[in-house]
Amino acid sequence: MHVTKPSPTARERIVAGAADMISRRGLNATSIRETAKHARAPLGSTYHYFPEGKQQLATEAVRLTGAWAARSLREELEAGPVAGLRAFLDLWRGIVMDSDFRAGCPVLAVSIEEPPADETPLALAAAAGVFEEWEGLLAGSLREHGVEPEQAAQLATLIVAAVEGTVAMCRAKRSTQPLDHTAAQLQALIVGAIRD
Amino acid sequence: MHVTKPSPTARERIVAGAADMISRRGLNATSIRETAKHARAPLGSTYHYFPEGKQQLATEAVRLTGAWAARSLREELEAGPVAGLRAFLDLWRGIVMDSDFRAGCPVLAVSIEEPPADETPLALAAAAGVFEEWEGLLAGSLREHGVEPEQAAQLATLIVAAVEGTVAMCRAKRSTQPLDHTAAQLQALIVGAIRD
DNA sequence: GCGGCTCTATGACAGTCGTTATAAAACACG
DNA sequence: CGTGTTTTATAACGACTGTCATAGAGCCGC
Repeated sequence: MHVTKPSPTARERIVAGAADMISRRGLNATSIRETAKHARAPLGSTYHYFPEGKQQLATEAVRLTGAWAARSLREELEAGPVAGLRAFLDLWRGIVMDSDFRAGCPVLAVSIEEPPADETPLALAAAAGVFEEWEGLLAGSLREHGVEPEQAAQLATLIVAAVEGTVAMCRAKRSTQPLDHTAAQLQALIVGAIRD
Repeated sequence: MHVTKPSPTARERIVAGAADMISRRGLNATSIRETAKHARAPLGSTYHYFPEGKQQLATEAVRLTGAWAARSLREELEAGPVAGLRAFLDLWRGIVMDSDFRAGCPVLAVSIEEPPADETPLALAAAAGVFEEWEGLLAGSLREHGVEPEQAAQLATLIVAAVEGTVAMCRAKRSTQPLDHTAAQLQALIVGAIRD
C-alpha cells in the first residue's frame, strides 16, 4: 500500500513559512508580503486565509511549531525523560545548525515582542500555551519516573527555559557549544532527579 | 560631603531608552525616531551621536545592559554563587514585574533577530560578548568554591540560558511562576555542585 | 566680540508596512 | 453548459522606516 504525502496547501505553506521567518527575524520584522512571496502565494490569499491579519497568522505559526515539537517530544518521552530531553535538544540543534545559526524558536520570538496596545495579544497567549504544553509533557514523564510533582513541574520549567535560552545564545555566539553545555547539565540533573 | 548625581547626558538617555524599547518590542520594531522622542532628544542628535546608525545604537544598548547586570552580578558574587544567582534572578524579576510583563532582556532580543544580510552584525557580536561576560563571572565564582572548571563552565551556561528563557516565559504567561521554578531548581543545583 | 566646535532643527529621499477594496480568474458541481 | 464559491490579481490608503543633507542655534576659549 502506497500513501502519497499530500502536497501542502497554499495555506499550510504560508503558515510554515511564517513560522520560519519569525524564527529568524522576529515577529515585527516578518512582513505579510514577504511571507506570501516566500510561500509563492499572492498577498491577497494571505488575507483570504487569515482574515484577522497578522495576529492570526502569527498565532497559527506558533501553534504549528508547538505541535510539531510536542509530537516529537511525546514520542521520545516514551523511552523516558532522558531520551525526551535528548530529542528536544536535537530538534533545536538541527534548526540552529541547518540555518547556519540564523533560525531559532518562533515561540520565543513571539514571546518577547510587546504586542500593539490596541489589540488582544492572541499570538502571545498561544506562545504561553505552547510552553505549558511542553512543560506538561516533560513534567508528566518525570512524575511517571518517580519524581515528586512539584519537583517535576519545576524541573520541566527549567528544561524548557534553558533550551530556549540556549538556542538564542547559540545564535549570538554562532556556536553550538552552549547546547553542549546545557545538554550535559540537564541530562545529569534529570538522572539525579529520577534516582531519588 | 554631598555628591549630586550628574544628570545623564542626552546621549546616555538615548542609549538607555533604546535598551528599554528593544527589551519590550525587539530590535526591528524599535525605531530611531521613537527612541529619540522617548529620550526627549531630537532625531538629528541621534545620528550625531551614533553616526553608524541603528547598529551602533543597538550595540551600545546591549553593552549598557550587559555592564549593568555584570556589575550587580560581580558585587553579589562576592557573597558566593548562590547569592549571585539570587541577585541575577531578582534583577530580571524586577524588570519583568515593574513593566507588567512587557519588558525583558534586550540582549536576548538582539540575539534572535537576524541582521540584514548586507551589514556586519555588530550588535549580535556584542550580545555574544555580554553572554560570555555573564558566564565568565558565574563560572569564576563557582570555581572559587571548588567546582571543577568544566563543570563550572557548563553550569554557568545553563544558568544564563535558563534565566533568559525564563524571563521570556514569564512574559508569555504573564506570571512570575516560571522564575520561581527556575530559581528553586538552579539554587539547588548550585548548592549540590559546591558541596561535592 | 569672534572664530570654531558641538549640537539641534527641519525636511526630504525612497522604501516598506498592515490593511482594504474591487475585479478577474479558477474551480467545483449539477 | 452554467452557476456559485474559492482563490488570485492589482491597486491604493495612510503611516512609518533608516538615512542623509543642510541650515541654524548654542557655547567654548581667546
